[in-house]
Amino acid sequence: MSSIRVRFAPSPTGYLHIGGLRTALYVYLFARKHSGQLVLRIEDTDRTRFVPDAEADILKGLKWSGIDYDEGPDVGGKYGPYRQSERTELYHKYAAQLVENGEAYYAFDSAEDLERMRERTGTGYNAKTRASMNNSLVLSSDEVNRLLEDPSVEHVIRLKVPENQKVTFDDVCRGTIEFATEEIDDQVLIKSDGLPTYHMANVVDDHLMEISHIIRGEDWLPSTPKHVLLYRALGWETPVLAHLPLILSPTGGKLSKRKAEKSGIHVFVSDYIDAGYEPEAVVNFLALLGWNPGTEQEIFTMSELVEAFSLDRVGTSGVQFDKNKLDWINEQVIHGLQPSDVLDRLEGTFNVEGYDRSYHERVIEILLPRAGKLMEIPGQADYFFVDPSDYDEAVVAKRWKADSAKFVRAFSEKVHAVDRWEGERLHGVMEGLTKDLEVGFGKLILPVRLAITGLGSGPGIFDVMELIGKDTTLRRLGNIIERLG
RNA sequence: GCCGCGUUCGUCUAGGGGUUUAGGACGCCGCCCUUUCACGGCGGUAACACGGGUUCAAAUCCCGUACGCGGUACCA
Repeated sequence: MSSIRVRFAPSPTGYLHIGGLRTALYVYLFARKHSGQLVLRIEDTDRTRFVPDAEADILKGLKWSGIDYDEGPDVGGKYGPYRQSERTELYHKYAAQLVENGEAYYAFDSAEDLERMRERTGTGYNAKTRASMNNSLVLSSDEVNRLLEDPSVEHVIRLKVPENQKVTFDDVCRGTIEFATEEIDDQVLIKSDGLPTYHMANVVDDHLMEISHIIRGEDWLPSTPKHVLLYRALGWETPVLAHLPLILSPTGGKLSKRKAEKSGIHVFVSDYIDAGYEPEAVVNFLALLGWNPGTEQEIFTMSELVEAFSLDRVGTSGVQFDKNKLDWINEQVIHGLQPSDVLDRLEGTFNVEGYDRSYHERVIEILLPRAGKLMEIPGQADYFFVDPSDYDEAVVAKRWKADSAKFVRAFSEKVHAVDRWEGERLHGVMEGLTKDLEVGFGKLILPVRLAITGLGSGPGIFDVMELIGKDTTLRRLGNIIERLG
């Protein structure tokens, strides 16, 4: 295999699923690791389940995640078009070739015919049953031609699956897998609406697009023998196969929308965007969900992932989605960010008039270590910009004692005399005061925190006072004495 | 039902015949730090599904059972 070409081939029957993104990521990592090409192919052959804005959502999700591709519907490429709905002639050409060679045949059975046959035989459309059906294997060629030309009669093209054979293939993640052809039905290749099924389209496109490795979810494993048979019938080489373990819901089973939501998990990538996760965190989490580097590293940049990735360290068993771990990774990621970067990521959501960029960055620096998601920061930053309009009642009840006003006043007086306005010095001032007054630190710091922020907990209060400045600090200390006495 | 795939702490996993009193991470619990809440640091809890083989030796190899997951469409 000289050049590596892989594809991510989502179907626009729904928005980009978190499991789909994981597949895309692994495909991407594999491509970049081996300096290969990544193709995005839209598999829109199901008209009935088509969702109009799904493709845009898929593109958006990939872009957000930092997964870029070399060829695709929006970037072009010499193997296009990259939407299967635009490639219909191709599938017809090869389907006709298969019919010509006796590897496939026309079938005219109605949905009711099929249902009756299944009830009667308890089996599918296969070597045992095809002789009893309406198809070009049993009908005369005159009759077949007549039916094909009759616009009131619908037809499909089916693969003629050989009898009593073993289909064997190697999977990079699982080794050799064998199926008996008796287990495989005569798969429809071209549907009565003229569009190909997944099986046909995927084989034709992977071959024409010179895909070297098929990396996809384990749910495709059972239909892989059909594809192998198709490659064989068309005289083409089968790409290398790798089936990824499925992502399971914490309650078991495929991570469906229903189950996921019950467990407080999002299924769509757009939900993760909306929930305020950083793309690096989602990517990092997904990378570790079914793959491991073989080292103890947990936090990776995308390029570190590319460097470390290999298909043979991908697991084989289904993996449960663990929201705790995602949250932890998101925390690790954001705690490593520079304040100016954070401000950029917060875009327009954190921009208080009258305060410059560096002031905002200082606020972020103070708040960031205690944030789980960046979007929490603006909502926690009020007291950096305006005096508290009221004081947390529970904290007042618990912490504001009869002597609190006295201590705040004492602190206020000492602070008044400070000219080099630094958090360290303010801390020193308070320490000195606790000694003079012979009281515990808590007697002073809690009421002061309440005065400055209106809250009972938060970041280091001396850092806050340093940033908001002397005037504001003194004003707030005065305010609380006035209001709570 | 049938076919396929899988099975190490609650979860993600390391390990692939002797290096293992089975290692790491998340979570949980405790301690320290901070006289706040977090962050951080330290420590603890907790697993080889079961039964047979093979072997001097099995979490590791083989078979069976159980359980889980997937597939069984003119859906992908």
